[in-house]
Amino acid sequence: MTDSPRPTPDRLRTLPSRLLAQAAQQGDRLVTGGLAAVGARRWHYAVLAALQEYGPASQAELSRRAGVYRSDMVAVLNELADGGHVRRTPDRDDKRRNVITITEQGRRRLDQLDGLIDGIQGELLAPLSPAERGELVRLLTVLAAHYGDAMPDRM
Amino acid sequence: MTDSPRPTPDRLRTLPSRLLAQAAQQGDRLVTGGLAAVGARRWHYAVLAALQEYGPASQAELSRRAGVYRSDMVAVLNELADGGHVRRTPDRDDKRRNVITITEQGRRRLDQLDGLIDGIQGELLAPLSPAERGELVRLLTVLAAHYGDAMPDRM
DNA sequence: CTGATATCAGTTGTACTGATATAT
DNA sequence: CATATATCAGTACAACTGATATCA
Repeated sequence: MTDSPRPTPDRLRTLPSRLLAQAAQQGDRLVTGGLAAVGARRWHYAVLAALQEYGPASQAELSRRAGVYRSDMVAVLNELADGGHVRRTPDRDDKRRNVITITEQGRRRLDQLDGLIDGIQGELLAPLSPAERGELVRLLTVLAAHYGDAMPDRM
Repeated sequence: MTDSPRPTPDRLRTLPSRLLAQAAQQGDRLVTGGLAAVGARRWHYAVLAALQEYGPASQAELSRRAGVYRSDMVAVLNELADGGHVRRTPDRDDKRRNVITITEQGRRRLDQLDGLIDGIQGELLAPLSPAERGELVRLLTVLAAHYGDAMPDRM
């Protein structure tokens, strides 16, 4: 009686955490590759999009919006500033802060990246019908909302 | 007319590749943490499961089954062999190969990890109904099958 | 010869930690 | 004092590359 019924023979191929990892990895490959082709990286897009959608912000605030660590944000903003996509100006009201603003050039860059990223999502989800894509996004959104509480602080 | 209609305001929060990355990361966290608590790592589980499901194999064959690089497989098997979960024996018919066999102790280990991993999947998918979990797995499986062709060689 | 195998050494990228100076 | 900010230095780990010796 020490034998319990054998688990599904196909553990590995049906394991949700593994399937998620596989799909996410493929997404990363496509996105990273596509962005690299135009000299951008993932966080560049995330930061530009966060800036455009919610307006100027301090670096710490941006970290929270985009999900980047404060420590890593520095390098990302250096690169974006070097490219002229973003401006760093000291905050007069709180002298600890820099206020990050997207530039006109940054907006054009974001438009370019938007198109690129959108095409890549289509490639990533190619075998799914529009309804299935919607359902997948819905399910993943439910999960994301649930993790929200348990996620790290991006300290 | 250079202005195209602004894309969804909520790009970042609805971007499939990002949602996948988030969910996969949470899965990794849970799985890695759970396995670490009993002194195991992700590849240990994958390799033991692959061995039990498809029988003994060479290291290269195992790499393909489990999705580990040949170069990284060496260390994984060293650890599994040190723990007595796996046996490495030279193949008489093809002297390049080692034949990897799961031991009785390895089977017990796999049983333990199976229970652990199963519990973690439940935690990972907690907010989804059984039907939704099934649908998510189905969609991800379609994606995985589609990537199959384009995936790296695990050289 | 080509090709596969096991192994080792090493790079890259990203998540993540820790500390510091400065300001609130 | 405790807390938040920007910055820098550095760790841990996984994915990935390249080379080598051995053998089919």
